[in-house]
Amino acid sequence: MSLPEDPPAFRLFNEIGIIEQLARNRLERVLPEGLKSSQFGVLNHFARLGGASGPARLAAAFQVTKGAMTNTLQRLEKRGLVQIVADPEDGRAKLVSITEAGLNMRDRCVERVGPMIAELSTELSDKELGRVLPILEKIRIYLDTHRD
Amino acid sequence: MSLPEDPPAFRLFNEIGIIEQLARNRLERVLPEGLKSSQFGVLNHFARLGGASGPARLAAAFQVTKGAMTNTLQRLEKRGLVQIVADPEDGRAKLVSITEAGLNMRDRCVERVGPMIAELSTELSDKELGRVLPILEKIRIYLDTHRD
DNA sequence: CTTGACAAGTTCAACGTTAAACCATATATA
DNA sequence: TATATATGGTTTAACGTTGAACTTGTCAAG
Repeated sequence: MSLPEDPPAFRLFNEIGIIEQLARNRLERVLPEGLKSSQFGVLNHFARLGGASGPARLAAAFQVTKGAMTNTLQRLEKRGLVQIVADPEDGRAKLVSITEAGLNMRDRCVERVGPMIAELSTELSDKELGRVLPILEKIRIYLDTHRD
Repeated sequence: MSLPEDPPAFRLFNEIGIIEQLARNRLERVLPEGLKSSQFGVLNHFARLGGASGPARLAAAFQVTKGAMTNTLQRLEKRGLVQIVADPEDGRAKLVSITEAGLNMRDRCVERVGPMIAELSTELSDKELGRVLPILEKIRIYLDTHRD
């Protein structure tokens, strides 16, 4: 005799919710100087892609409200990890870019996160990861484009 | 020439983070009377499993701090959706159970969430779901048991 | 031009969560 | 029995996010 189970899609979101909480928690415990996962996300974005971008585009990229991104960027700027200047071509816009200190900080973060990732990789094969990632991307894109 | 990509495990948590945000957002937009996903989770738990349970066990089940669960339960109790009584066998403990009103509310929630799930199921086959779920469970269990 | 709609960004209150301190009760150990 | 340790639960401050209101600047249509 088995327990009544939630439908698979339900369980999917349940798992995702719990994993997100646990993962963010672990991440923020190893990040230096109380850096938050949202702030690390922005640093990482610029470290990988370079260039400059406005708060609005960043907010869209991270699926977060403009208000949240304003908060994140202000904290990063106070620490000198990003630079924010007015966009010369658009009076409304601003241009955010990463600083040297930001790049250094990002490297320090990656150093600390690396072992965590490696540790998990012993449990999770690349094959399994390869199976999961495309499906999650599909779900994310679906949710993103069908948002009303 | 390709862009520098994050390692797969990184991308995994990125996707999970974004999906969690989008999914919770959608869920809470269809839930009646401003019910939150955490509150719905508790109602759903009791509707499926029945019985009674204490705040500490619930907090562990949902991977949330005791304080957060206290908050959730207090709000549910104020609405008459759960009942909270002292545990006769343990002077510290309380016993939480769902009420008739809580069951009705839960049914109303499921009614509204159903179409959302169905909609997504057209994009996502059960086969794909079946592939993802066990792996996510593995990740969740790993994170949960290696929490230090 | 001028007007109306839209986009970029900020601010503010409300809310849920965490972490830590705290009280009360159980339970194990000496 | 007495003491120490662990567990159940609540409270508080701090924090990040949302949603909505608001300001400022852009751009196209009249």
